[in-house]
Amino acid sequence: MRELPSLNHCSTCVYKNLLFGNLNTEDLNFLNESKKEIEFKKGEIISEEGTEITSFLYLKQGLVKLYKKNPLHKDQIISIAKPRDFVSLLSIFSESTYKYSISALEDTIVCSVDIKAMKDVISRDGKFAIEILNKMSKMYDDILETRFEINKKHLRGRIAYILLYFSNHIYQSDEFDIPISRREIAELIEMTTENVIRILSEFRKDSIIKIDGKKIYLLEPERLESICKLG
Amino acid sequence: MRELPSLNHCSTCVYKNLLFGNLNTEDLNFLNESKKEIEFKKGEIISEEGTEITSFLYLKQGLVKLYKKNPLHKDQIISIAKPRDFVSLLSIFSESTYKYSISALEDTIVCSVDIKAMKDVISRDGKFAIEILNKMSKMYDDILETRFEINKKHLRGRIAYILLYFSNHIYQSDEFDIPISRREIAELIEMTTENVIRILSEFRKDSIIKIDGKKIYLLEPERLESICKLG
DNA sequence: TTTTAGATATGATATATATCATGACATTTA
DNA sequence: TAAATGTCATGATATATATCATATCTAAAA
Repeated sequence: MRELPSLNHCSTCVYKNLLFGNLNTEDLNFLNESKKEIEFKKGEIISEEGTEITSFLYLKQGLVKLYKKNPLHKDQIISIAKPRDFVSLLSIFSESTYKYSISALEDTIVCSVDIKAMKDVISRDGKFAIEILNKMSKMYDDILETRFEINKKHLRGRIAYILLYFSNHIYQSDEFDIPISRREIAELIEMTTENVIRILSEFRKDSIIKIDGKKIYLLEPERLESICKLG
Repeated sequence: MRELPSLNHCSTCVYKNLLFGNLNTEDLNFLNESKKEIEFKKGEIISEEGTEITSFLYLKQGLVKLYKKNPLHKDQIISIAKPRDFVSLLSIFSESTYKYSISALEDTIVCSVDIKAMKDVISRDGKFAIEILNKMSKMYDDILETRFEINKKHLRGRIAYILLYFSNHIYQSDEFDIPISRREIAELIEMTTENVIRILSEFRKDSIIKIDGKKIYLLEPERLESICKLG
């Protein structure tokens, strides 16, 4: 974890319009004052459940996982967040401590704004509040829908789903380095690690995919689509 | 469905402080103008996914289910809402049409405020916006947590969970008329109807519960607790 | 370097759950 | 009223999944 020198002002940020597009200059300056850009190395924890919420986080670069720790040594991964996602949006407005942990799956740059400053701006700019409501609602809906979708599928369908997820939503490519371990896949789609490995091997033997360590090639994405759809 | 004559003003409503406690008189009058109280009979649909969102709903009396319709004739029940719950909070700020359906499990009275009026007030009162954010976030977190909790349990644990849920959270009693069918229990805790019935019978044979049609008596709630906890 | 721990891999087996079949009973519909 | 439909109930069976055991390979630690 390393704080980066603050080079650009929020007002000139390429991502400004994602959320701050309609803020007035005064509020934008106000938020910019507490703004920090922080770099996290792969594996580092960005925020930990139970600790105090001090900032509103925005993912600028990299990839992170949101998860809930489990005493029995197997976590529950809730979702994967990618650049442009407001990773801290879950529960920061209802709790004073994080309900979920966030850690970096790749080297990641996070933009951080003081949570109090953020709430101040929301309090005086209702239009901004509506936008936050909108973003938050979308994020939760998306997670919920994904959860239901995964749970109603059989294991093969889940593996197909997650492979297509990385291919279509994260990397926009039929080949990619999968950023999480087999065990983390298991934690994300609720099955055992052994079965993740087994079914990946199965897909490999059926020539649906090619595996080379972390590198995965989707040889027949259409077949994955149909396995995913049929559950 | 029947609109009730409007007797009391929002300012004198016993539930005012749940959300409207800090609104100024002007805004409260404004919301009150579009306010309607509507009665739904058991089984009636309160709002249907895909239809346009026109109002912000608040459950005053009764019990409802939030669910997602499934083409394959088995719905997914997302949660049960009880008096004091803001049942329409899911997705009304991110979508123009409902993502979920809501229907009455018992005779229910719903308080309805025009969604546009609601957004107007949020836009001009940021403190109110923060409260909405808070309520919404809590509701989603709760649903998500429940989902994870249910899914990691075995079927017996799920049945124990849902019995305790009705006992502790809805009826505050060890005996109650269960307001949903076996099939709906299945839709809520993601298992087959046959297994719901089977396991309820099992609990009955083990004298953990007594069943008389819809009437359920928790004879040994402590044993249910432990079955629930152990999964 | 050696040792240790973790990740990947696979097989055998146990177990949990779904599916299919059938019947009784209750409730709605014709 | 009878017929039809849905709910509750239970058993037999098939299937999906977890668990346990073991091996190899890799990466981290001593």
